[in-house]
Amino acid sequence: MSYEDTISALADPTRRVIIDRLRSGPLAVGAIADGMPISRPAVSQHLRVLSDAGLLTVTPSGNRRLYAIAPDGVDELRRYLDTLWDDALAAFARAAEEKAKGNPT
Amino acid sequence: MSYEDTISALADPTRRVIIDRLRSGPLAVGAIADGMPISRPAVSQHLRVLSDAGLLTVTPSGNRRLYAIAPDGVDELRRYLDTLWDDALAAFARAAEEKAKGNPT
DNA sequence: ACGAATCGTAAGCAATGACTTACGGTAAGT
DNA sequence: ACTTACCGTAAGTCATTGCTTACGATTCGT
Repeated sequence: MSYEDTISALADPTRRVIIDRLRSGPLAVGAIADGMPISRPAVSQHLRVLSDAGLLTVTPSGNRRLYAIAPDGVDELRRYLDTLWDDALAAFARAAEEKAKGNPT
Repeated sequence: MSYEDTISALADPTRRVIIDRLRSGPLAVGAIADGMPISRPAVSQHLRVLSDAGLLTVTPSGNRRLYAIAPDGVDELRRYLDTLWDDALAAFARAAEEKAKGNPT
């Protein structure tokens, strides 16, 4: 639910592939696992991690379960990176100023 | 150098603490490790990972080495999340439309 | 009602990674 | 010159985690 879980969930390459497959829309587990070099249960475990991190939503549809990307989960990590970005730029500008003051050509 | 390295570098909690300590400006290794529950060599190893991922820059200053956040590295991951965010929103809207069409109250 | 399909979970195993201690190398202080 | 301070690297250990196989539960088709 927090951005920490989100980023650690996205750290795994296989899970990023899963996310990529869901970019165009919701898919069932079988469709996600199809063509992947790992077993279907392994995909299920990854889907579990992604869901727990708030990156995916599940909607049971009869026999199958459709997974879809949850925009809210992505946004949480996005906001963290924005604050990091702002601080990094400010620190960078400050350091450049310090250097210009201490070493005026 | 790619966003994959960036995200896997940020996945570790200790490395995020290091990043947080550098938000206000560059620091030497000793200053970063000070007060941390792990040894200084462990911090050095984390700094190495963060540098390789393009998240930190190093500037040797006499006896010490100053580490600072590299805005470019943060931006790379930010852009990835932006595209993911866009696709997620589009897929979400499309799914909502499908549902409205298939199930008109 | 019965068999097939879809999916989650449990247990066990191998690989990755984070930490410690020990060491070497360079710069600063006296 | 010699000692001290600062830092990176190497080797080894232990926990984490991603994978497979096996199994059980629910739903669809006939």
